[in-house]
Amino acid sequence: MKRGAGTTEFRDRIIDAALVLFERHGFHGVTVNQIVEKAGISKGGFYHHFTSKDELLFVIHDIFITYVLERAYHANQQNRTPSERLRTIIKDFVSVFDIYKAHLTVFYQESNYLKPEHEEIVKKKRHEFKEIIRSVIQAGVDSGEFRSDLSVEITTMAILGMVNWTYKWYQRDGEKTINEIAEYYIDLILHAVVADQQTIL
Amino acid sequence: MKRGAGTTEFRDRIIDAALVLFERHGFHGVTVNQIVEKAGISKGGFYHHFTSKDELLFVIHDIFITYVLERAYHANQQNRTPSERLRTIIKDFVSVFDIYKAHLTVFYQESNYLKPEHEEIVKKKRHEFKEIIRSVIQAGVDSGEFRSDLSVEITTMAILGMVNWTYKWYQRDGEKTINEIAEYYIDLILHAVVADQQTIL
DNA sequence: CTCGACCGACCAACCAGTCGGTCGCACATC
DNA sequence: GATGTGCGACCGACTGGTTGGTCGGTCGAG
Repeated sequence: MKRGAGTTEFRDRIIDAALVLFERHGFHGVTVNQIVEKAGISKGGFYHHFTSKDELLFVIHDIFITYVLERAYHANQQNRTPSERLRTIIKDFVSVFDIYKAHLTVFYQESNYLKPEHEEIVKKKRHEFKEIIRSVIQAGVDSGEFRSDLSVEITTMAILGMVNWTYKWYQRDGEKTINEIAEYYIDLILHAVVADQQTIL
Repeated sequence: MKRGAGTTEFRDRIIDAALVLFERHGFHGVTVNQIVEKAGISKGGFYHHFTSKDELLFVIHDIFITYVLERAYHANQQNRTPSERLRTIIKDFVSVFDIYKAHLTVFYQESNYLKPEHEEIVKKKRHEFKEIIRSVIQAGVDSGEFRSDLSVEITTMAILGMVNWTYKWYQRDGEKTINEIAEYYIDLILHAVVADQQTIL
């Protein structure tokens, strides 16, 4: 118990320290020594748990995208109509911003510094996530629930952009809570996407 | 004539080379020597025209944001109704993606590596740009043309996010032209934002 | 006695920036 | 119009500081 817990704790200390620093200064703006100091450990300890600084970056990416993908996958299965599914997925994803703000920032800001072998893994999962949203839009168009003149591809990217961009300005102690923001997004998106008749009130 | 033109050409060669490299590898993934080599000049020449690598980063940022701000300012003056103004501003901004793709990528990807004194200048102009969009949304809500239950702040950020995110996936030789994408965005946004009655056809 | 978790002084590579210098053009002087 | 002179554009070998990563070693649990 102690050994296992101790080891995990150690790794987590490194990741937590790195997240705070990467979020503020970027991957290249932070040295291994700074991470190590902030985490209260030694350089040797760092390289005992990670083969390189690059691997640490990958681990941060992977934790985040794996978590998000998992949630989107489940959210997508819990509802029937495309509108409901879209609503749940977005609500769910946006709520991640509160806990994973730092992961997210690093994910969108530093992913082009991933080593090729790491990049590939991340890209794959990222693509899967996008496909989930895409399939919901497609389903909505097919069923006639969404406007028939939508470009599924562009609509997908528009939604993703709108939501993802939140990391650039959202602050936990800001005026709006993350749930309020999520509701606004859902409202905007459904207004934009649902076929004309009378849209949802 | 020759002297002036020659000098400008030299600086532009550096900027062009840097843009291509920064876009692909990021600011810290590119050395001054690589820039210099790609531009076909010497290191001395580089430092004759720029005081530092950081200044080059700033110049790239400033060229872009100054241009965009100028265009948005004019677009905002050419139309009467908020819908028309919003349409023109977005159309205009999105069209910038074709020519300024690299600037834009560097702008959104590397801006947190700007030195404080540079960052401040860029931030100011960036804020001005945002304010233009914000004021249009506000005007639309005030005039009753847009839905009264909109959060002006969140709507502004949602639009910005949707549009800005384009730099992550747009390719000049892709399926959709930048004008088609712009039209789709405008359509989605107006559907989301214009007060219910019968929205535009 | 063994082994794995962890340590920290050390190193080699790299990189932004420097500096002494060259070259040619514009202009002044006779 | 030949000669001298100042200057700005540009060059490239070199350097000082930094940084990711190493390696021989300590220590405590089993």
